[in-house]
Amino acid sequence: MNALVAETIDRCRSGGMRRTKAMEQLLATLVETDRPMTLAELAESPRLTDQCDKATVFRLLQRLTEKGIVRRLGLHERAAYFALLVPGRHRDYLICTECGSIEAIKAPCPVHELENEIREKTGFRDLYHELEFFGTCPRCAG
Amino acid sequence: MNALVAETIDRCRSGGMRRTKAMEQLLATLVETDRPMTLAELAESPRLTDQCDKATVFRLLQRLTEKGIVRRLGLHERAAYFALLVPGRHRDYLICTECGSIEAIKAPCPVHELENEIREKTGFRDLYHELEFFGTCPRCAG
DNA sequence: GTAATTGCAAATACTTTGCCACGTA
DNA sequence: TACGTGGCAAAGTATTTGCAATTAC
Repeated sequence: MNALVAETIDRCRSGGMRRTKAMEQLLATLVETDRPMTLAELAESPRLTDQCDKATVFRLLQRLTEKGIVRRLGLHERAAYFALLVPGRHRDYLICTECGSIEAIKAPCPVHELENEIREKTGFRDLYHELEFFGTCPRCAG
Repeated sequence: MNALVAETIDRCRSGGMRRTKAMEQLLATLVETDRPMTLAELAESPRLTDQCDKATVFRLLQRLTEKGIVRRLGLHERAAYFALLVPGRHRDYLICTECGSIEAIKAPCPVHELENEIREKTGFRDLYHELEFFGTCPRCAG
């Protein structure tokens, strides 16, 4: 099994969650796909379809979100997106407003300083940020 | 009438939209409130409730979004948020994950350089970004 | 007068919950 | 065994559309 999947399962177990087939398949899917996915996408993905109900995937994502294993993102679509959180890794995204494609941005995130500044000035706790770039990808621009 | 509201109405007119009571009240509400609002919030706000149907507000927001007068934001809540776009002005937001409060951040946005870099490297067109900070506000942290 | 806009009601889409059966620890 | 998890079905919330009536220009 993929090392990241195994590590993530460990984090879940440490959080008091039981190791289930649905959990394994869902995390494996998120790791393999390597981009935020919707509940519907996950529930219909090869590893999960026929494997468990959409409600199960929903509640699993809910628990994973509570434990800080995944994060729920609002990316303009009507459906919510869920992304795996990997300790020490931060990701920003580039999204095509035409075809909806989503890719992670390689460049280092330029927001950490401002984030620290905000934390100090406002007294907010557990601060994190979400940064997305939207536009029309070359393919859709034609 | 507020100058920004008047200017914005002009922009709408230039875009081919008709000047209606609903438009005036909606824009005035967005300007006064000065933060992103949901469809439900807008439809139930003092200036719009009893003034027009929620479907009307929905379609109005839809047209304003097409014309680039407002922008639809995905901010984690189930409902979409709509923010007035003012030419030459850019806003990032600070959001409390407990109480849902939303405020604009004063500090200059540190993302423009990266945005230019992405535009050049990826060939994306009409690029813009959305940056939000999430955390627990001092009041909710107790 | 003509085309954009609106209201109302109905249809969608996505999310969330209840309840009991099941599987993991 | 005990409690977290799962399946199925139903309910809830937000969004979107059809169509006839109205209004801005």
